[in-house]
Amino acid sequence: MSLKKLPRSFYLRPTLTVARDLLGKLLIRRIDDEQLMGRIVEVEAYLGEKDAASHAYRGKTLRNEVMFREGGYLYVYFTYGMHYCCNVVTEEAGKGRAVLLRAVEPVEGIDTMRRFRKFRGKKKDDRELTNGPAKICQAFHIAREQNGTDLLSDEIFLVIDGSVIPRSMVLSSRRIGISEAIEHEWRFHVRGSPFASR
DNA sequence: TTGGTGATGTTT
DNA sequence: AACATCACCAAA
Repeated sequence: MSLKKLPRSFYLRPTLTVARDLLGKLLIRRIDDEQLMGRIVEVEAYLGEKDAASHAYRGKTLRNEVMFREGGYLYVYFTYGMHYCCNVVTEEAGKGRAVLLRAVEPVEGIDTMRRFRKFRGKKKDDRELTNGPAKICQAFHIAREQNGTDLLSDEIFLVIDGSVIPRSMVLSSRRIGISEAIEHEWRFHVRGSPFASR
């Protein structure tokens, strides 16, 4: 099956649409001569100034600057003193909207992912490799230096491989770790995927 | 399998 | 003081 890099126009669409369409796409990370690949199974949309749970809610800052670029850039942030999470920026510049990658199914480079995740010698299932936003970043070696990476580059990018997730397989639910008062059903995941978080 | 807690540092 | 989290352990 041929792999086609997602074009800029994919990202320049309404954020909730992009979020749903990201399910089933492949995340590819190239480091030196190695390629890591995972299929996206869970995401969350963050709608900028309309969304009290979004980093962009109070406008542009040093931290969230990348969110205000045009779609197709990677926004990486540091949280809880030790973790990184990564987002795909959406829509046109100035909107501050993005989609958080929450879980992928490991496809290629699994040995390397286990090494990055420090699974060496531990009897852990591959499902625990990338079933959380900070786990993805650890497994794919995504950190501060990758903040602002253009997803049309060859370092980190997304591809479609022909397999499409039917609408009936996409479930929506409340986002994780967001207080009830400001929450919407903007988490999307592939029904029944054993690689989603819980 | 579930729930509680400590780790750890940036942002507001 | 809160935080878009994770790993570990104890309890059931």
